[in-house]
Amino acid sequence: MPELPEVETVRRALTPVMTGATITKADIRRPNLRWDLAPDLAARLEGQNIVDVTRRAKIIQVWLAQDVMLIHLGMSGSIRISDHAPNGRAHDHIEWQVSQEGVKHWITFNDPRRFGYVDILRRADHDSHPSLAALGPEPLSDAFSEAYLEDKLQGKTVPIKSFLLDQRQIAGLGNIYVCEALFRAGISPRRRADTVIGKRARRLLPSIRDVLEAAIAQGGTSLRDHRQPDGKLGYFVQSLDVYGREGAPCHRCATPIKAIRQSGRSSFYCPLCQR
DNA sequence: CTCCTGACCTGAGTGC
DNA sequence: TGCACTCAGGTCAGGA
Repeated sequence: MPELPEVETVRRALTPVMTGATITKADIRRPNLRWDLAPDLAARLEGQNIVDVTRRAKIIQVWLAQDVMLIHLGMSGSIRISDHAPNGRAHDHIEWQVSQEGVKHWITFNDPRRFGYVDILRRADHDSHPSLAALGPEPLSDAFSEAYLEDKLQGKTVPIKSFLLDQRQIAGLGNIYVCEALFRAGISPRRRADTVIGKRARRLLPSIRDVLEAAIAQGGTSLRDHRQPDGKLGYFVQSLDVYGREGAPCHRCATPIKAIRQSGRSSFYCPLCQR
């Protein structure tokens, strides 16, 4: 579910509530999500002060004095912030209680499909964590440059769609925003990555940045599960050009949007605008 | 190495 | 209503 813009939306909502607060309680309601949870997760969290809340790719990082907690929302994960003890809903797997200057908040991790995970590790081990070590650059950072992209595209025979989904190349894109970025860049998802050169390559990078920034500004895209932590929808769904629009007219040329399957995932594109 | 498929899970939607 | 089937914002192990 949540790609970079949705996760960033969650991070921005968590920051004022968590940063500087103390975790007064961590209620772990099942032993595993995607993987087994650390058996000492609650013990390592309770009583700790939260120093910072950051994001890397689709992962939220909650920094404590000695440890860092990683939260990945998988396909169907979401986080709610409440100013009173919430009524438990189905699939509320973890609930944190935080307190700051006497003000309490309850933060709930809900994930029906349990493809998400929560992990805790020593800060010193952060960079070598399996889900972080191999990640490519953040698309909104300077590390993601034309030179970088050109270099990585070289020799890649996979479709550009698969290349952009590969978190080792660029971190944080998922199915929606890859489709949308390729539409904005006028590149067919079927095109071999190593043939994205020249004009196409130069359009790709700003297309990725623009679509991510626009989506963050709208609170992400709510299709099924995604909600902002205050329960509001993400409104970027109204700005989608191709994702989920099979048969509907292209916003640029009115040709019906086409849907195909590539390595098990749906791709949506305009067969006329995207070559 | 690179690339592709299937598996992990639940719930919503569709068609009979 | 019920049932069978398909599909879904992600990733990872295993095999070609």
